[in-house]
Amino acid sequence: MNNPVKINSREPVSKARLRLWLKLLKLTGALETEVRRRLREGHDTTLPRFDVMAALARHPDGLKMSELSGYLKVSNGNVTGIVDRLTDEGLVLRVAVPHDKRAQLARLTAQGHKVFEALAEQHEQWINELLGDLSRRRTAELMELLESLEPDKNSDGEQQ
Amino acid sequence: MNNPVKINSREPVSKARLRLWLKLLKLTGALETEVRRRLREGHDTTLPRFDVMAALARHPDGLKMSELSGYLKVSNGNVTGIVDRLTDEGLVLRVAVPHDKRAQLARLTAQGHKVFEALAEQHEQWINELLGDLSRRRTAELMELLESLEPDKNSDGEQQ
DNA sequence: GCTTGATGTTTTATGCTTGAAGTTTTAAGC
DNA sequence: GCTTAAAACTTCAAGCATAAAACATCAAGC
Repeated sequence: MNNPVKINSREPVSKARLRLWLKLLKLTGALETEVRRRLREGHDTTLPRFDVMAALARHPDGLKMSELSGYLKVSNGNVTGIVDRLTDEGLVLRVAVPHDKRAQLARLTAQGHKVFEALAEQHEQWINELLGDLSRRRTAELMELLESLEPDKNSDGEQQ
Repeated sequence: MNNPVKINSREPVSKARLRLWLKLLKLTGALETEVRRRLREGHDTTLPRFDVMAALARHPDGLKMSELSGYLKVSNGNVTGIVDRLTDEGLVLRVAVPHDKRAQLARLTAQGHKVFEALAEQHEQWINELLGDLSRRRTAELMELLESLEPDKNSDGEQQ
């Protein structure tokens, strides 16, 4: 089966790339909005909270606030606020670091772990449902195309 | 040239889709962050402002606030705030609608048009640069894959 | 003319996000 | 020991985003 992809050579490639970018934004935005809606309506939480919990779940001994903001690629002050709210809800705990009074570890509580496990399970199901039209082959093809234009290949960003 | 895409059949397809989703989020987010940075540092503006101006540029006679929020798929109250700020900057104007005292049209001012034209030109160049690794063929392939999983094909959302 | 429901917009409360400014603590150089 | 710079974190101001409530206007039906 060879590639029946339509190519309009009259159009400048820059226009094609722009259209692709807008499509990418639109699609990703729509899916993200739907995930946010389900988190809010079904679990009374948000995507940023989920992202923080996911990072902490991967590091049972806890993460320094700065490590957390590094992994999630958001500002320090941002993490402060989200961890504040998760702490109020009893899902996260701040722990002192032995020989450095400046730093603190954020760690999931037992309840936090339990809540996150359920959330992560749901999340995977949602994505599987929302991307359900993609066959295994097309998933792999898309993955390969996306990898080919990753800007910083050597970043050690962690997610979920 | 047939497809040398690696497929791991041992892995459940739901996991592959989840990895794809995370990759998609990461890539789109990184590009978007870069565009926001350039808008801020180079032109002292933001992506939401740009989006509103782009919609208005396509409709020289103006758009009702509710039409604007419909096109951009953001809430009504959100548009109110962004148009407020654009109005303060002299880029947008609110105009009364003849036979409906409830509604208002948002319209670009002459300066708004001028500013947007320059911005749009820059924007296309940025995208062309950031997606520069994609050949015409791969751009078309990616476009086709993304189109195949669009959730709502019959939406009349307009962009840029 | 009045009511009633729909429509168009703004306001409000809350949360996420950033960059910049501020505080405390640590570590290095002297 | 002191100074100074860096590091870790929080606070702040501003903007963006939502949902929900409030307000004004319109259009139909009576």
